[in-house]
Amino acid sequence: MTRWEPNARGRLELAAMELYGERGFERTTVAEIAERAGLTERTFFRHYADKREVLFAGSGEVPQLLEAAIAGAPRRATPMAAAQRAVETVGEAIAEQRGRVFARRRRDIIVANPELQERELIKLASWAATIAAALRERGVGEAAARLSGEVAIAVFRVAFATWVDGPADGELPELTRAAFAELRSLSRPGTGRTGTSPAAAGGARATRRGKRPAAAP
Amino acid sequence: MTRWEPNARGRLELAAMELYGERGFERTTVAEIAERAGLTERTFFRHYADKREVLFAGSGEVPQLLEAAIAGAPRRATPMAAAQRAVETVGEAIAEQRGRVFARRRRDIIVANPELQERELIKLASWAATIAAALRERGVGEAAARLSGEVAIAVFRVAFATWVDGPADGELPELTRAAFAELRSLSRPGTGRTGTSPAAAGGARATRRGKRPAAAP
DNA sequence: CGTGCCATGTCAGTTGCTGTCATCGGAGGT
DNA sequence: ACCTCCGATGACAGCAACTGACATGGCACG
Repeated sequence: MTRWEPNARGRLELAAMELYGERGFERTTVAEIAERAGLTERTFFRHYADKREVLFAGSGEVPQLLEAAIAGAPRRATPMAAAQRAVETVGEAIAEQRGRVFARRRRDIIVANPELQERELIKLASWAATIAAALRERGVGEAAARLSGEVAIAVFRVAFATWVDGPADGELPELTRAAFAELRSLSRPGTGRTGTSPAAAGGARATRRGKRPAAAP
Repeated sequence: MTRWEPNARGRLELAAMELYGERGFERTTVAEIAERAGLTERTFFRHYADKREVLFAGSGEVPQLLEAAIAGAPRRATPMAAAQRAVETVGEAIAEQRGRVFARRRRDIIVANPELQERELIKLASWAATIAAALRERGVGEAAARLSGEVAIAVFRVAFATWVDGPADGELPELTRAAFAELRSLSRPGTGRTGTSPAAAGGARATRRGKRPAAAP
């Protein structure tokens, strides 16, 4: 027989997600998580750098996805188009890997706590930096690369929020495309004046099924 | 005579900024800050909610600035144009209030520490949310408002980074305008293909004086 | 069959942050 | 002149997140 129950990390994740959902993030202590997992506090910190990491350990391979997508974009694509492609790919992976209901549970925990929102933001900022670096690698200028990365992530955030609150799985890439289309319409003079309500251009179905609260992480 | 030296808050800020600069943020304890300021640890936390707040207490009135700028934008302006106006206004205020050298010192402290970067990001995210809310107030649709807010802040970040590393004061609003112009060129088909280096459109001087490191906050 | 590895346990310590109560100069009223 | 309340600070105790150092014992590998 083994000395310890297997899958310590998994038990810690399960216990943490449960407790975060039950009592909220702040009001669960690491000692409680460890106890529910049948481990010690010290062991928790051997698997997760801090209390928040449990919610973010899953997205470790995203940077590689972004890099690969940008490296594989057609040579004639604009920087922004390449960045768009990259975040669409990530969206697809997220939607497949964990699914929308998991994303929603996770989102609910995160929006309830500023510390977690900070962690989420720094993750997204690092994705933006990854995109910018990959674009620079292709010869795109500094400012254009950074802008494309930052803006692509900004658009993705909006699309992701819409998706999480939506009713059906598997449409995150489409929502992302729609959000990019809407962004283009926002910069195009002659559309989307302040004061008119739906700024979504025809063809982009960004406003499908009515607006949702779309809590901003 | 008064019971205590006056301006406790100011002394705390001075002591904290000095120590953060000298030893770095993590390696200065609140006890040290309080001691240098001639106060107790407990008093520090009466003035600043946490150790990081010292670096962020100055930007409290920015949301009002953003709201006012958007409320005062011409009725015919696009949402993105209104958002651009707002962040330009903020840039002007920041440049005037503290100046570029202070901004650089502050930036150096922040880029050296992830906790502080998180705090910076959540501040910027709240600005984006403020812009979005102000636009919604004017009848702009949910998605368009969020997109404009997020993207305007993303562009502002890039412009700010360029400004902080640049050589002269007072040009932040111009750099912001240039960054917006470049963003437009990035979405315009036919320019800024991947593989060509300077994507800045003619007239927008976004690439003035050669690229800088532009460390991302 | 021996030996070293590695995941976990144990324990002690630092630090950020909070609650609570005491203290005392100053402002305002009488 | 005296009283009284207020507000800023001090003093102290405590919690919880994290860290470093060392011990332990199955298990893989030679």
